[in-house]
Amino acid sequence: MKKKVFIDQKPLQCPSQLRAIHDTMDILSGKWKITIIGCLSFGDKRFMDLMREVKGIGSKMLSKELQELEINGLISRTVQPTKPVTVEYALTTYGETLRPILWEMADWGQHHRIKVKATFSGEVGSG
Amino acid sequence: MKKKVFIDQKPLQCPSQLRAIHDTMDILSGKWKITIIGCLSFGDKRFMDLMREVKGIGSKMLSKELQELEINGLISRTVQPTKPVTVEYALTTYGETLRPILWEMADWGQHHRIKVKATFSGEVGSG
DNA sequence: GAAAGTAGTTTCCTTTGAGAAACTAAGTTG
DNA sequence: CAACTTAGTTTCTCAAAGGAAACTACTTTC
Repeated sequence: MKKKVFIDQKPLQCPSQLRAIHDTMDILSGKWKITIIGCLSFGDKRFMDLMREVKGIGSKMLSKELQELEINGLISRTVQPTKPVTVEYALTTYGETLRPILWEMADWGQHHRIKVKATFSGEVGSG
Repeated sequence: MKKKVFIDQKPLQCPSQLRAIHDTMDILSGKWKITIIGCLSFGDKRFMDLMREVKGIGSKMLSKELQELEINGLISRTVQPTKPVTVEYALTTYGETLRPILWEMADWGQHHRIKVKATFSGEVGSG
């Protein structure tokens, strides 16, 4: 019986690798995290800026997602001594280390969308 | 005001890129999908093999996760004409295209774990 | 002192995800 | 025909995720 080894690399499932993938997934999971990171990759933003730019989010979820991103060191939260106080959120250098993952996912997702479209238009009542 | 541009690359948030990332996340989300993919990257498996190897999963979730992976073309399901019938699940060539993403995530997650450990042991009661 | 803007928090509610256990269905062995 | 195996499905239940709206707290403007 042949062994599938993910092309020419070692398979996953060494438990530490799977655990690491799950850690990463947990950090990026949540309905708005990716969008917020994308939004902050454009430039620093205040709470109300994010409320306006992240379409559909409510203040509770924005607050919660920002807290989780900050806890994981992906974004920074800086209270500005303006009047009234404003809070500036920014992607940290550490947050930027997610870039390779995000680009791989964007790439795969784009190909997948094309593939799904092709699959559905290619099926001519065969199933 | 300086613009954060994710090091030297264009920022994300072109809506199509964010959508693509979310598509990918959706496909990989679910408590057991990563583990199942990892398990199948070792070699083809039958339903009961997966039940035994994926510690803690129940038949309902295994069945559901396998269906979703199959719908997205990541795994194949083959009924073998044995007696009693057995069903063999295998990672498809398309499923293997996830490899770059999974390795990036494993890599990042491993570094993150190290970083978190360093952060906690390095904080000497500084608040 | 009422209205408006900043940055959230709290409460209440609905939806979704997940698990345990029982059950279906088909074939095999004794 | 009872017990066992494979491959699931169904039901019931609980926990977590998420959303709408109201509310807090502080400050400025009118």
